[in-house]
Amino acid sequence: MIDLKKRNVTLDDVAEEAGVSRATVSRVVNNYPHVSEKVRQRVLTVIDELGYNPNIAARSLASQRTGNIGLVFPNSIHDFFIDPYFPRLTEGIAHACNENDYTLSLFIFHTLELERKLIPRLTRGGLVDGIIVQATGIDDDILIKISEGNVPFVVAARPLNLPEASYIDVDNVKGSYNAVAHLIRAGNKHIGTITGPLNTSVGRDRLEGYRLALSDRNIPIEETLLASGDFSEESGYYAAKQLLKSKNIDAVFVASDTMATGALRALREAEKTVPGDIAIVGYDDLPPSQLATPPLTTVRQPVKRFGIKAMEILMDIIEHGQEPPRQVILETELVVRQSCGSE
Amino acid sequence: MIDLKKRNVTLDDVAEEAGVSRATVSRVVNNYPHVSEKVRQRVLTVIDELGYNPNIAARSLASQRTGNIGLVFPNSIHDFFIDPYFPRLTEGIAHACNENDYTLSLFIFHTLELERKLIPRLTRGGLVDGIIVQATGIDDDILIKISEGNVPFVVAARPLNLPEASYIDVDNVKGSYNAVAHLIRAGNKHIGTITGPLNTSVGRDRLEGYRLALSDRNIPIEETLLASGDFSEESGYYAAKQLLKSKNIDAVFVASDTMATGALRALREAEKTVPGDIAIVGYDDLPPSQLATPPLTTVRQPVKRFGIKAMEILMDIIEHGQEPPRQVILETELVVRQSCGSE
DNA sequence: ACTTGTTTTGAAAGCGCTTACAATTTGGCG
DNA sequence: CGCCAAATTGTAAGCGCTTTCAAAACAAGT
Repeated sequence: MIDLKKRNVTLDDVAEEAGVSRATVSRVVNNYPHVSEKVRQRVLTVIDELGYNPNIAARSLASQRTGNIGLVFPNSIHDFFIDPYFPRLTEGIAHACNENDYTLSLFIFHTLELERKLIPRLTRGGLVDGIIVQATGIDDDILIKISEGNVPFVVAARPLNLPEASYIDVDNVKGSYNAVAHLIRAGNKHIGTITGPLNTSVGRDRLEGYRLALSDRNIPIEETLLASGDFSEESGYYAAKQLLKSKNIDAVFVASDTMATGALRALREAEKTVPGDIAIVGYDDLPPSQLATPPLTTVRQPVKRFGIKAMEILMDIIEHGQEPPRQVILETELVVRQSCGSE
Repeated sequence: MIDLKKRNVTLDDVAEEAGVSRATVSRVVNNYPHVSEKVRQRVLTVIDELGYNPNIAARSLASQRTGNIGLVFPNSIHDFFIDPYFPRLTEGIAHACNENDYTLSLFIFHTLELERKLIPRLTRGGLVDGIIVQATGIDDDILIKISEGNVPFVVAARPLNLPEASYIDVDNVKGSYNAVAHLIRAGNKHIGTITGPLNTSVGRDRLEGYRLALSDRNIPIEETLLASGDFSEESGYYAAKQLLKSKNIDAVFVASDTMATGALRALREAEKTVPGDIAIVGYDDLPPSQLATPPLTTVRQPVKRFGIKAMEILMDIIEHGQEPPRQVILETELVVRQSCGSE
């Protein structure tokens, strides 16, 4: 019997104890074929008895796979854990990793310096088998850097500056189109919008949906009804204040729930009722939204499926190579609650 | 010159190119002494030219260190990314990891089955050098399991069922004591509380602080002014509804901001003004709290320092061994805003 | 120049696993 | 019973790095 105290149990220990070769034990551990049932059982028993756990480093080194996925939040995503969207996304991906026997490493780049330092390691050193990157603005070159490495990656949200990359996204145009269409059907005449940052595809697409919904119905787009934010609560607050200068505004499509929360705060301060004076529709359907006052009508993103799909794509790329790019668009769903006045 | 295209650059490539041995390059890479300045510079130049990055798996295997920290959220923490506290904690720890050249792996155990499967790997397989575990209720045995392995670990929040473990926590008793004392000084006579789950140290200690603050001033504790929650928004909502049955209640100390948000919602529905009819104090000082209506008076936890300190302890244990247990308590700070009526 | 002590460098043995390939066993069938 | 193909098992060569120990280079003191 091998002494468990001094060092961890290795493959060789198991092999010796079971009276087979290392190779056989390895095959059993990795569920490979070509092992007789009798031997497999014996080995499994010994593994259990000895409490064997494969050494990850050794496995990685020998197999050139790490079993590890990196989730990257670029430096330019600064309000990282303020906006509940990112934690939700993280959780979805963590879930998908677990399902597929990958571990998840988190790379939150608080500074540009850190980003510069770690990206090369990520894209080379055999740290991870694949990367999921949160998309950034068109002027951020982190994606370019990552794409120059040879580690498979998939982008969360369509990247404006790397159109040939694999990505996963929701149909932002259609989502906001539907939201605005709903506001129109409810009889609103002067619908404003608070956009996300326009250097991102998410910001642009949601604005595009808004424009399309209006122009499809021959409603002119009034520039004074457009205000832009950066997805933060505060930016929603200030944008709403600005929109309130337009006296005839009766509805606002806000490009994220977090900004919508800020907008609600501004309206409350201005003593406007929602949806009485002004109807509001948000985007994301984050957990706090249904608890807002009033509960927020919003465009639901399938965050969990988003994470699962991201992993599917990534694993596909890991197995079959980067080409051709995988680009997947998920559908959204309008969740109607009180804030738009037509529940 | 070595061909960069086919495979990654290795230590040997650098050694050959620089005309030194592998050992020397290794020493340079790891900043070890006993390398002449001349050689060091030459090697560094070659590293740069070739774009060398050490292979993590090989390094781990040889050095028996992984450079990786595991952050574990047990299965029993089910509202993981709903309560903004956890993301904040995660971010703090991620930050501290970056500072210390560790990578961070996230283990969110969505199911008990997953927990059972991964804990052995975590505590043996050389996956991580150390573990930070979120504390759970007294009836959860995950900490016991982890403590039986031989991987250094530190608990985030004092673990009730493993008193000899190393942990980091805030002074919950004092924090809530101060909060309640503040409410008393402001002239409130019938102060209720919404507690956290009482199978956790956090829940118990915050209740204890409440009790102490009252009894120190000879104020009797009325059982009808105690309601318990589970840190979720909804539980705060229902607990507040229950407390409202006591007609003379004029203030509530809520053991978390998230529950306080729920309580505010209940009060709004009951058309009670805050702080006019009822003063509220929360705990955590999460970002949304200052944007609540009214802005929430709350006990601020130094989340960032919490993460940094957790890493400090863990690194200390990694270097100097598990004994003796390190137990660190951080101070909190009462942040007075409008919700308690004494700004 | 010659020892002696000190600092720098190199040789080589692993770390624990995977995986081609070779060797062996098994089983089917004439 | 013998032969051949197929299935199973073993052998051994790495994967890329760290680290011990020995060798070499250097410096300084006589």
